[in-house]
This record gives sequence, structure tokens and C-alpha cells, in this order.
Amino acid sequence: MRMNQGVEWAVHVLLALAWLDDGEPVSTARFAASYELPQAYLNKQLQALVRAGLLESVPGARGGFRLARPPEKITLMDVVMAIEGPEPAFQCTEIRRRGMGADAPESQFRVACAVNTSMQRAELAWRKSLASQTIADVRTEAELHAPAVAGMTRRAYGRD
Amino acid sequence: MRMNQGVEWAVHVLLALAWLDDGEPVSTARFAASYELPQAYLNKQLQALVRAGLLESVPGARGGFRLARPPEKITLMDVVMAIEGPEPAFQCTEIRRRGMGADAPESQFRVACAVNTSMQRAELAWRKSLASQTIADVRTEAELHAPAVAGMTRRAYGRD
DNA sequence: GTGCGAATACTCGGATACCGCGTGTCCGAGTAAGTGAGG
DNA sequence: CCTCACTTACTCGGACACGCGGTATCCGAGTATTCGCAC
Repeated sequence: MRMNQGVEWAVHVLLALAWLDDGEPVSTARFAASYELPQAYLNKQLQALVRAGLLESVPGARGGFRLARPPEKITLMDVVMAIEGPEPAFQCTEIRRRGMGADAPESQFRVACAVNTSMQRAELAWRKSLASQTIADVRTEAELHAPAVAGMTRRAYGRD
Repeated sequence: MRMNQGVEWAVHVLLALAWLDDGEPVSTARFAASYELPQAYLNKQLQALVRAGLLESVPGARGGFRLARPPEKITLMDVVMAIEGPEPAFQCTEIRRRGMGADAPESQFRVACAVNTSMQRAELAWRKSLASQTIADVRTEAELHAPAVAGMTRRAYGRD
């Protein structure tokens, strides 16, 4: 169960845009160069963020991507959902009602499978934590240990 | 990011063993028939539980698997770890220090990447929830809505 | 009837193929910027 | 000098291959049972 690495890329891209702050779009070429990532594949991942409404894409020369809403309004849950999709990691296939358990009375299956319930409970805790952390929070936490990172980012992306 | 379906199988197997309660081993053939699962592949998954110390295997005729410790001492975290492995779902590849950020002062990278920290925080919540739920808990929850399931299981596996 | 030994059937265990999804790449549509000529 | 149309270059966007890990299977090692025979 390994998470799509596009999630890591996406969060770093969103962070960079948050630090740049101005509404100017940044191209995938620049992002790819900034992190040594395959440009075309990174583009593919960012498209998912556009579809999810986290980024706006600007076509044409000097185009690129910019934040669709302020960093305070973008949670890590949004990012994970945009790239990984809405399906839960644990998917109950209802094996309890197959095989020998198939002829059990229907009333047994009215309520959800206890196994599924327990696993979903854990996933909900995960989701809650992701939803409680915004891009702005991550930015703040990063600046706590490396105050110069905002200026360095602006310089790396040709601002100032 | 889909979880190995062997996790679902494993929890159901452990639950069945908890309901049977006696120390008699149950073969994979019986489990596979009970849930309509591919026998050989189920066996492979249960081997992982043996390696993790959750099950004991009994070779030879009338052999099979039995619980290595009481259901109260087996958490869902144990099961997930046994099958999925110890690696976290989100793996930080430190892209912050590649490309343009490579020439940043070393002091910037002393503390962990904030992106990684945030994602691990969420995973920790997930792990905590998994670790707080034992097989015995799941059994209790299942019996709450379907009190007959214990007896049905014993009958399905030829007990009594 | 009882004890012993070999044959047997059944089980786990690891080594071996198959396949779908994440990973990576390429090319076309579209747009803004740049350029040059004409007024 | 200003305006405008054309060319150009750059960007996103989706369609097309590749490789790896999860999925599935098969066969061998080992053991408890069972059966038959001798005593």
C-alpha cells in the first residue's frame, strides 16, 4: 500500500505557489527543473489538481498554474483526494456472505460488516487529520525551522 | 492507493478462529471454502501472519492454523503490518533538496521536511486507531448486531 | 485382541507465471507574446 | 509614432508505451492418520 508519489509533488508545488504569493502562473517546466522531476508526468499530476479545483491553468506563452483559492482553504485531504481518488484504501468485498455464510438469514447482513466498520474508522481518523492541515499550516511549520525558505523560493522562481 | 485485499481475508480468518475458540487448527482449504477464496493465495497471505507471530501453523494431516495469542492481544495494526509491511504509505523522497534547492545551506535540512511531517502525522492517527482495535473488539461489535454468528461459525467449521 | 510398520492422504511452504495500475513519454490544440510593415 | 495582422514560441491537455508489485497458481517437504499384518 504505497501512496502515489504525485501527492508529494503536488504539496510541494502548492507550497511554492503559496510562497510566491503573487497571482502569476508558474509553468510545469519551471517546477520540474526546481525539483528534478519528469516534466510531462508532473504536468499530468497537476492536471488532476485542476480537475479538483485546487489549481487554475493558464494556457499559452507565459502560462502555467496558479492557486485557485488561498492556501488556508486547501487541505492535505483535498490534495490526496485529487490525486488518489475518492475510493477508500480498504474496500470490503463482503466475503462474509459468500461460501458457507451464504445461506445465513438476510437479517444478519442488514448492518455493515464489522471488519469494514473498524477499518473505515481508522481511515476516518486519517482523513480527519489530513483535513485539519492546510497548505498554509504546512507553510508556517516549514518557516518555523527555516525562515529563509520564502525568500529563497521567490528567488528560485525569478521573482524580485 | 488500494490496500492489499489479503488484509480483509486475514481479519476474517482471525475472527473465525476467535469464534471457534478451541485450540484446534483450521486448514486453508476450509477457510477458502468458507469464503470462496483462492486456496493457494490465501495460504500465502496466512504465511505472512505466521511470520509476524499472529498465527501458529500445524503441518501434516488435520493441520492448519491456530491463533498464536488470544484475540485481545491481536490488533488490526498487527494484521495490517503483517501483510502490508512496515513501510509508511507516504514516503518522502526529499525533493526539496534536489534541483534549485540543492545549493541551499545544509542547516535548512537539519529538521524533517514539513510535508513529510504533516503526512506522517495523519498516518500516525490511522495507526493509532488501528492499534486501538483488537480482534476481540471486532468480534464483540459483530455479535452486537448478529448474536447468532458465533454459533453459526462453529457449525460451519464442523464444531459441535 | 494388540502392537508395530509401512503406505497414504493431507497440510504447509516456497518457487514460479500472470496481469492491472502507477510511472513515464510523446505529440497536438490553443493562446499570448513578439515582430514587422503600413498608415 | 501608433496600429494591426501575422508569425512564432511556449504552454497545457490528453492519448500512447513501459515496468513493477499485487494476484494467482503449482509442486515439493513433512507429518499425523490409517490400514494391514504378524504375534
